[in-house]
Amino acid sequence: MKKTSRGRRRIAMEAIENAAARQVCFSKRRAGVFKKAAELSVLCGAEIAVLAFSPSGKPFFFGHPSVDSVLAHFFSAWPAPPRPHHPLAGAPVQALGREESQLAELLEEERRRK
Amino acid sequence: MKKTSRGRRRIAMEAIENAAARQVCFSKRRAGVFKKAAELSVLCGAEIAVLAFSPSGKPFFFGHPSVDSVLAHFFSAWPAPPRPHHPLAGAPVQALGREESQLAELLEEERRRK
DNA sequence: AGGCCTATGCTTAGACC
DNA sequence: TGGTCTAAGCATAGGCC
Repeated sequence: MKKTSRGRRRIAMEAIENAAARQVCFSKRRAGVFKKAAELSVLCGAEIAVLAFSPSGKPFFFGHPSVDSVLAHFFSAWPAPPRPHHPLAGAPVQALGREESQLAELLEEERRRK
Repeated sequence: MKKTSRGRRRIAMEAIENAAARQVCFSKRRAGVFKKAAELSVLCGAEIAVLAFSPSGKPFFFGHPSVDSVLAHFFSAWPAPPRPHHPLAGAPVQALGREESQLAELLEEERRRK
């Protein structure tokens, strides 16, 4: 049978010009980064959050125990002036742009899972 | 000469009990995750932020173009009620706990580098 | 955008400094 | 906590679905 792949090839660590290739690379590597972050949290019980925007502007995130809690920990440093515990809490989805409402939905899903 | 290492061994994907080993694992893997995140931003020009707390509570972070900008993008979804552009901006370091002041210093350093 | 597959480059457990 | 070194486990470029 025909050899269909030459296997992994080394690529230069510079911006990928081709938009399609860049998007594919983002998808694969984003998955890799998120997996590594998840493993880190499991193995070491560490709090970690990853927020990323794809080249096309689509938001992705990961958080352990949750994005919310990590950001809260991050912000807890500041003596809270009167503001919601978390800027995302209770925000009206209809007030957001398309990209943002997706994010809000995803965050909602994450909350429900807990 | 004596063989001093048996090389990499597979480990179970579960919490590491030994505190010392857990800390070492965190250090190595944190570096790995941050490197991957950096590569992702370079290759795909993607915005990405990683916030992590070591088992000992020490904060680490990475952001491209900066932690600030990614969080700003993340929060830009919310029609800003009267609050600072970024919760971290201008916070008095002396008001923070030890861990938090370290974080503030590091964020300051990051700002200066730009 | 995410899956599958292969060949191969990269990451990292373990031991020591 | 962060380097160094070795050997072996794992991630991923490229091609196709």
